Amino acid sequence: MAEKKSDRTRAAILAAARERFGAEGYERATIRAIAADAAIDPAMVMRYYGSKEKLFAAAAEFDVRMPELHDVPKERLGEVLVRHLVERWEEDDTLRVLLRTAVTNEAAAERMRQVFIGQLTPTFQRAAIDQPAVRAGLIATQALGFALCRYILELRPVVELTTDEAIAWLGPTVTRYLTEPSPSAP
Amino acid sequence: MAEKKSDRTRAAILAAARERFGAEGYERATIRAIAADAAIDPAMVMRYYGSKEKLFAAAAEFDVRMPELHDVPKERLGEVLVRHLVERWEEDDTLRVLLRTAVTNEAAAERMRQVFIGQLTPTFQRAAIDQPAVRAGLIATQALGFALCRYILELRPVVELTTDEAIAWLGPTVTRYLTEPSPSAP
DNA sequence: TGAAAAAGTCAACAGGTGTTGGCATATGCT
DNA sequence: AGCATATGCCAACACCTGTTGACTTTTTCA
Repeated sequence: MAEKKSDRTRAAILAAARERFGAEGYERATIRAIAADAAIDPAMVMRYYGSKEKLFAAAAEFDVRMPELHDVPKERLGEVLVRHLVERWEEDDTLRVLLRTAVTNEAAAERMRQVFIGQLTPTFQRAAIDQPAVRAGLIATQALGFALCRYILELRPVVELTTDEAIAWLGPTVTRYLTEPSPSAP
Repeated sequence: MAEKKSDRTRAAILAAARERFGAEGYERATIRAIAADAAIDPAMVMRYYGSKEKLFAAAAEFDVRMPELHDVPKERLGEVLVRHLVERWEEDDTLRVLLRTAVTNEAAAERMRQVFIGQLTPTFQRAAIDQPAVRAGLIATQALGFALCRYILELRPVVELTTDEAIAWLGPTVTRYLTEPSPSAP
């Protein structure tokens, strides 16, 4: 345990940063507020992370941890995917951080693209799904839209859906986006 | 023409405000920048609109102008609705303003709720569609998610869809959200 | 134990923000 | 033309932001 104390405050800063970025977005989340939450001096944030941008980069690291889809029967693809995404969304607030910041912050938007195009596309490709990029994009529209309405805008009817209801509604949509022949293809 | 000059600068301010709010979000869009775009003094913005908040309220006024759906055959509901929404989205940048700001600004979020729940629900009710609020919420997830990915995050595959392709993909989804019996109902 | 290094505190900076009041100019009416 | 009024500009305010450097305290380890 070479430098235990420092590790603990590093983690405290990161946790506070995620909380604030996720609740208020990039610009309204101030270093001073984050430092106050972590019960330390604002200068420490700079010492440990260099700048607000770098702190954000550290707080917004995310892996969607896509499951492999080879063995999933076609008609259950959507259900499996939606369940995975919703669970991922609820267990890791980093996605909420990204969603709240990506709208006004270019670095966050770029990371969002990495996750939803860069991580979904190869998984679909490996599952022998044609036009994987288009399908990743379509699924992103439904998945991000659901998260936006449920966690950020808090539209009443969307908030009140149970997880199972949400899966029952969105699953077939995602299945169709994965399996239906592209309308632009011959 | 009682006060023509003032009306023109009022309009110039509002146009510049919409531009900036839509491009940068609420906090990054500064009164100084808006004033510069409108080629006037920042103080004029205050004189005409009182405060940044009130200027925003004026710039974010929006009516989705829902068409009546009585006479639309069930299986074409989605196509009609998606086409209307996409067109509305492209002709009036106010929606982009709302989307960019609603994520960090409570007033904008409230207006978004008004539009997507408050304006869609009664239309569905008048068209004798059951559970109109839930269906409005579901359609909001798909519509807002599409706009988010296409206009804000600019996910490559989503940006590259033509309008017709987008309608072909999203139409059936929306139709299903409008016509399928609710999975929670008995 | 004692010195070197790490961890933390404090005050200040330079720049940007919304907002205000005083002053100049142009406009419109009689 | 002459004046009241609407319109516009300027400078300043109080505040908040990210960031920095000098300083003190604590920890580490030879």
